[in-house]
Amino acid sequence: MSRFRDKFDHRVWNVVAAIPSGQVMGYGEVAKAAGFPRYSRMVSAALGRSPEPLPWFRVVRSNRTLAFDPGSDSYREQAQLLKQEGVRFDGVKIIEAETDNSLDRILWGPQE
DNA sequence: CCCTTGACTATCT
DNA sequence: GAGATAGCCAAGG
Repeated sequence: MSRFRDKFDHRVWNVVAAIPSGQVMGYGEVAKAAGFPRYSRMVSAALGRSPEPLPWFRVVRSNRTLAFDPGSDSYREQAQLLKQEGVRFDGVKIIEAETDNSLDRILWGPQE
């Protein structure tokens, strides 16, 4: 058995389970919070191994886009679940805090 | 042991 | 801003 994977998995699950609704975390952020900096690529594997349902959809890329191929079922599922929690999108980009003060885009939608 | 594979990232062009 | 490139690192063949 893999001690490493067991510990890693559990820590990742704890972190992800603690992400508040309506918020998101990057793979790298989760890894770091779990105590494993540089293990961003392992996070996705850990999510897939979770025996319990996790808010996996709250984990996104560092650039705040979804990790799945746009157009895939998984992508649509994740986007839908997030929107359901009030997360807003600027195209494929997640708007979390109105970091970009483009109120225009929020009112008028993407690009126009 | 070598090679490939990722729900990844940071850094160039 | 889109690509390419190079790190990253456990797992599985």
